[in-house]
Amino acid sequence: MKARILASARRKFGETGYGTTTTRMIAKDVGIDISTLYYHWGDKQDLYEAVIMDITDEIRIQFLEVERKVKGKSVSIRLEIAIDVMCDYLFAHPEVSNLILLGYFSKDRHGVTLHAKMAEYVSVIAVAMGLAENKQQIPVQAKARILAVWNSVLNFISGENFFRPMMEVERDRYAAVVKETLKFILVPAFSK
Amino acid sequence: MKARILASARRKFGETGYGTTTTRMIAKDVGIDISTLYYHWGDKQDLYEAVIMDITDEIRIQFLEVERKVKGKSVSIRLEIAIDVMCDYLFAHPEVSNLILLGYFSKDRHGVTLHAKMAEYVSVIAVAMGLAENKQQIPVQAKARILAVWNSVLNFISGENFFRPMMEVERDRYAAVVKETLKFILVPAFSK
DNA sequence: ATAATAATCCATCAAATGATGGAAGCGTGT
DNA sequence: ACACGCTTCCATCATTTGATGGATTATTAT
Repeated sequence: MKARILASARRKFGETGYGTTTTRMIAKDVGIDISTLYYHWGDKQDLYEAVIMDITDEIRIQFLEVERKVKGKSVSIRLEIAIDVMCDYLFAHPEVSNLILLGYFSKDRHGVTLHAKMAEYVSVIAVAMGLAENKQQIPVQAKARILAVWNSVLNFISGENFFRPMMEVERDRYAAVVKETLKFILVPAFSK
Repeated sequence: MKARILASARRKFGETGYGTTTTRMIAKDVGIDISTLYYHWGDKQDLYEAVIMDITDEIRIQFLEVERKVKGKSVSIRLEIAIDVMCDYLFAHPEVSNLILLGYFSKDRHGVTLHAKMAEYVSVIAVAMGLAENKQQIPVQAKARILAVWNSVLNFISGENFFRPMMEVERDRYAAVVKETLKFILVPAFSK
């Protein structure tokens, strides 16, 4: 039950963000009383942080997957693999993308876990992509470039309801165009 | 007074989004009673839509500015100009970037105005950037590429509180690095 | 100066929300 | 059968929120 609540919370927080999502929405989604939710997870903030930890760990696993797959490949191939893996993952879990983007706005401590971990991930990727030698000493430019890549993926996922009608395509086609576009934009920059 | 309320609403909605921002916050920010706010602007939804129309029009003006400046220039120069103008504008008005990104999530009719106008702008830009001949018939790839450019700018603005500590730089330096990074990523793709 | 109009504030309402206490149900070991 | 702990639900509370009616003040026109 605790896991079922977490899964629903993840979806709901991803749809409407922390402030707008109510504990009643989540409980209703699971099909239980709100007291049961509070019994398992303490207050709303605790539940939210559990959600953030959940997706943070998933993202870490995806990054490890990418790292494993790109070993020994050229930079352009590395990028293409990274784009494919991350797009597949995020299209299958759009709430992850939403939660990350929503985290950009929060000035309070919502999702502070994610912020800390992301900084670590960015450094690891910078080294894996050959933008820096030492994980302890990453140039700002390298960090900015990694973030630019990461960001450009996120918006296409979170903005699907916005962009897809604009492009007048079905979901599968949309996913394909997104991958193609990201490769078109990102590969030339890093493989000159 | 009506204008002062709109200005505060714009800032507050940009900080915390539609659902989390209360009419009391906005009224307090202006220094008036909430009844005065309701007297001038009707309900919360009306005020929000006025804010969206306000920024939508500002964005249109910025795009026109870009279009005017890029006339006759090469594609790489066009892109650099577009990046500079849009970054300067958005860094000066970060709430605009926030409101656009927040609009990506809303499944209800919040900011429907913006969605409609953005589709129009994207087509105009696609033609101005030489990605399409006819404004009525834009290939999906062209639309996707314009959106990718646009998106990559937005996140750096909205995510400043998140990214800047990660890069350990001051505000001016951050803005410079963002411009530099965007040019590094975007220019090669479009000027092959 | 006075009447009419516009603008502002105070008090208040109904609904929604985060949260809790206590009763009732359920399973397990003895 | 019974006691004990774990889980779930019902009822309820204080606070917040969007919104409004009515009194009060400021402004404008005649």
